[in-house]
Amino acid sequence: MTDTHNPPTAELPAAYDPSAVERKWQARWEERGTNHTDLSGPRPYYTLMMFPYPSAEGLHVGNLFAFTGNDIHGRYQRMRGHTVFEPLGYDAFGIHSENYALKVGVHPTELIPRNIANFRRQLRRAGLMVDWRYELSTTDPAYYKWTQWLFLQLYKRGLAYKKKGAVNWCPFDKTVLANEQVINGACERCGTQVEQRFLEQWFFRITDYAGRLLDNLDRLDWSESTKTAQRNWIGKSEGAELSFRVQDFMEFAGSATATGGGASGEVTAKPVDITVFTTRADTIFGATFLVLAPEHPLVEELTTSEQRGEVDAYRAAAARQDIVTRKVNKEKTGVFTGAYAVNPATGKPIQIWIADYVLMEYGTGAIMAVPGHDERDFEFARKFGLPTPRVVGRDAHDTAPPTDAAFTENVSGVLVNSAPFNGLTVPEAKHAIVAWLAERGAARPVVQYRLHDWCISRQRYWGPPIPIVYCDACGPVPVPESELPVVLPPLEDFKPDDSGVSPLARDEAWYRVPCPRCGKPARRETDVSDTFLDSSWYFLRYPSAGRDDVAFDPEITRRWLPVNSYIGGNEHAVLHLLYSRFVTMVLHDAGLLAFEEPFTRFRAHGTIIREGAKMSKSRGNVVNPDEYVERWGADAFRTYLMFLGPYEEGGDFRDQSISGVRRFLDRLWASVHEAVRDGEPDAAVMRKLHQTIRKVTDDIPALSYNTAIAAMMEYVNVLRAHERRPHAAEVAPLVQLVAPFAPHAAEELWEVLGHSSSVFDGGWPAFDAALAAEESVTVAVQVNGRTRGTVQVPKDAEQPAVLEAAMAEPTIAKFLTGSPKKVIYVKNRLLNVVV
RNA sequence: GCGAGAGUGGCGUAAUUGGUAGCCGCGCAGGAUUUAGGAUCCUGUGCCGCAAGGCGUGGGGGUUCGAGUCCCCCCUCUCGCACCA
Repeated sequence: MTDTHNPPTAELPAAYDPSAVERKWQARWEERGTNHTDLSGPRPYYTLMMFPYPSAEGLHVGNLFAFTGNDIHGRYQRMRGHTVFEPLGYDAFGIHSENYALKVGVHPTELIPRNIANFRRQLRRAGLMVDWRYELSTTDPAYYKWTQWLFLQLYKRGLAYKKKGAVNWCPFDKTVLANEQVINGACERCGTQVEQRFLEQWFFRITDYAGRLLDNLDRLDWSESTKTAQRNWIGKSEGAELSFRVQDFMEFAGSATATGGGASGEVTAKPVDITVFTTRADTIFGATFLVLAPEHPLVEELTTSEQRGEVDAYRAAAARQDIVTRKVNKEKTGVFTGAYAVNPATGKPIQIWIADYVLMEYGTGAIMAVPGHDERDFEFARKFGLPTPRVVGRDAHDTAPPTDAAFTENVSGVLVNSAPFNGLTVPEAKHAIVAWLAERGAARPVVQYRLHDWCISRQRYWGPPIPIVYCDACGPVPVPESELPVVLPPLEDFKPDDSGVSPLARDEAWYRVPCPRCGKPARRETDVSDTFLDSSWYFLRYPSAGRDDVAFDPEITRRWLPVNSYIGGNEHAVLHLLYSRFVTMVLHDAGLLAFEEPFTRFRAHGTIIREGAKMSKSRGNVVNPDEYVERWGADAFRTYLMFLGPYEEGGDFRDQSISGVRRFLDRLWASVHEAVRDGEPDAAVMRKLHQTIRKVTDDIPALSYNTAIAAMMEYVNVLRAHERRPHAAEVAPLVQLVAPFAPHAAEELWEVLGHSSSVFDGGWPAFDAALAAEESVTVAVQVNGRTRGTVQVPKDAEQPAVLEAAMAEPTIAKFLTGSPKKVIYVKNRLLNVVV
C-alpha cells in the first residue's frame, strides 16, 4: 500500500511541541496585552466563573474543568465581536483555609499568599483569557473593607440583627461548625459527636426576601436543576395559622402584688391561645391533640404539677441533643403536659403534648396533630395509644378510622365526620374551614417558608471582623464607613477555644476602642463574618477592582452588570447563589444597583470522576493538572476535559483517552503546515467544513463542547483521508473553530497561515448554507418497519422516485412481495413500505 | 421518605428531538513502516451466525407504519434535602 499522505521527509514541518508553543504564546499575550479588556469597549460581555478557594494542594482538575468551560465561552463571545471581561480571583477567607493552617502549623497570613501564588502559576499555564489586572482576593483589606461596608448597608436597613441561636459545637476542636461541617452528628474533622450551644449571633433577614427570591426564579435563564434546588430550599407552603384556646388557663397581666403606684391589687387576666401552622386546615375535625416543640415558650407555664417532672426531664434531654441528631428520622418520643386545649371546630378538649418531632424553628413551633391523616402524627398516636379518627375519605361513605397508615390523599379526598363540611373535597374544605374559623378570630391564612435567616457570625479568626462596636452607653454602634476596614489583627495564637467566643477576644489591644459615637471606652465585636458573605458580592467588585473610593463604580457597574454568563458547580445551587441574589436585591432596594438579579444566565457544570470513582486524596486518584499539562500540553488537556463528557453532566477522566485528543491536535497541526494556497479548495471538503462550522457554532453556546470537538475531529479525518495536501481555505476556518478550545496552538497555526494579529481578534468563520448543502442523500428503506437497506437519491427527491430506487435494489426488493398496503415517506430520511 | 438526574458496545460517549442505534475517541485485532520498542499510517471492530439472517439501548407491558426517544408498572445507580406540619 502506498502512503501519499505525508509529504517527503524534507518538507516535514516541525512536530507539534506544545510546551514551546504554549510558552511562546503566553509570553506574547502578556507582552501585547491580548487578554486585557477595554472596559469602555463595544458590546460588553461579562463572563464569570466561580472563584476558587486556594487550597494548599493546588488547582484541582475540577477547577480546571469549570474554568476551561467558561474560558471557551468567553473566547467564543470575543470572536463573535464582544468586548469580553473574564476575571478571576480567590475566595481565600474561611474555615477551610484556617483549618488547614492549623493542621500544618503555618499562619494563614503566610499560607494563603503562598497558595495563591501556586494557583496563579497553575492558572496561567492553563491559558485562560483572564485579565489578571482585575484579580482579587477576599482576604485583601482593600476587598474586605467593602465586605464590611456591605454589612453596614444591611445593618442600616434593619436587615442585620443579633439574636441567640443554636449552633453546632465540636467539643474536641473547640469550635463552632457550620451545618455543612457536621456529618451524621459528628465533626467532619475529628469525628467527635457535636453538641448544641446557644450563642449570640448576627443574622441577615433573608426571609424578608423569600417571596421575591422565589418569584424571580421564573424569569431567570438558569439551569432548571439549580432553580429547583432554590425553590425547594426556600420551601414555600401556603396554609393557615389556627388558634386553640388553652382550657382553664389564664395569663396574668399586671401584678397581684403591685408595689406602689396606687395599684389596688387588681388582677387582669386573659385567655391563652396556642397558635399552630397547618397546610391541612381541612382536617381540623380530626385534630385530637396538640404538640409543642420542647423549647416552646408556653410549655413552662402550661405544664401541670403532676407532669412537671417528666416534662422537665424530656426538655432537658432534648436540649442536650445536637441539631443534626434531632433531625434524623427516629422513633417518636414525647410527653403529655397535663394541659388541654379546645379544638375550635369540634369544641372538644384535646391533650397538649410536647415532642421533639416538632421543630421550634419552623412555623409557630406547635402543631395540631391529625393522626388519621398525617404519617408522623399517626406514628405518634400509635405509640401513645391516642385515637386516629377519619375526617377525609375516598368517598362520603368511607368513614371508618384508618388502621394501617394515615390517609394522606389531599386532592381527591372528601370530608367526612366534619359536619357541616361533609362532602366537600379537600381543596374546597381548606378554604371553607379557614373562612369559617376566621370569622371567629381563630384562623388566618399564612404563607410559610422553610428558609431561615442567614447566620453570618463565625467565632473564628480567619475572616473579616464584623464592623460593630459595643458601648455601655450607646449599645451596638456601627463602625463609621470612613474608618473601614477594620483590619484583622495579626494574631499569633488564632486557634479556636472552648469559650465560644472568637480568638479575636484574646487581643485586648485590638478590641478595646473608644465608642465611635460617644468616645467612651467600648469594645469591638470579635466575631468574623461567614465566607459566603465574601463571595456574595465579588462579581460586583471585579470591574471596579483596585478602586479605593467605592465598592463598585456606578458607571462601570451600569455598563458591565448584571453578569451575562455565569457557569459554576451545582454544589453552590443554594447557598452562594441564593446569598448573591439576596445581597443584590438589598443593594437594589438601597438604590445602589439598577438591577435586582445578578446573573442573567447561569449554567451548572457537571463533576468529573476518575476511572469510575470519585476523586479523593484517600483513594489516591486525584488528578494533578501539572503532570498532564507537562506531558500532553495545556491545549490537549483542556480539549480532553471538554471532550470526556457533556459539560453539564461531567464525566469520567481516563488517562488513556487524552492521547486521542492529542492526536487530533497533531493531525490539525500537520494539515495546517501542509496546506497549499494554489488551486481551488475541494467542494466536498468545503461542504464538510461548512457543516462543521454550523455544528460548532450551534454547540458552543449550548455548552455541547464534547460534540463540537467530535465534529472537528470528523472534519480533520476528512481532511486527512484525501490523498492530497489540504488547501489553506479548508484549514483556516478550522483553526478559528479550534481556537476557544486550544488557544495556544490556534494562535501558532493562525500565524503559520500568515496572520499577524491574534486569532481571537480575527472574527468567527461564517457559515454558508449553500456550501454546506448536500446534493444527494441516503434514504433508509424499511419494510414493515424493519430496515432492509438504503438508497442514494437526489436531495428532496419525491416518494415515487425513492420507491423506484428501492425496488431496483435486489437486497430490498426481495422483501417487497405483493402490493404495498401503505407507504410512509419522510423526505431525505426514510421510506417505510408496509406490505 | 421527598426532590432532581441517569441506566446505550470491552470503556468514555453520540443520535437531526418519533425516522438507518452506536458519530467521535479509547481499547482491541490484522496489515504497512521500523534492527527493536515507541510513534505514525491503512483496514476491521455491538452480539450470535460460514452465510442468509436473527438479536440488541436496565426489566416488563402499551401507543405507532416506525420507540433509546412518548405512556404505564418495576429494578438499579448518582446527587441534593431530610420529622418543614
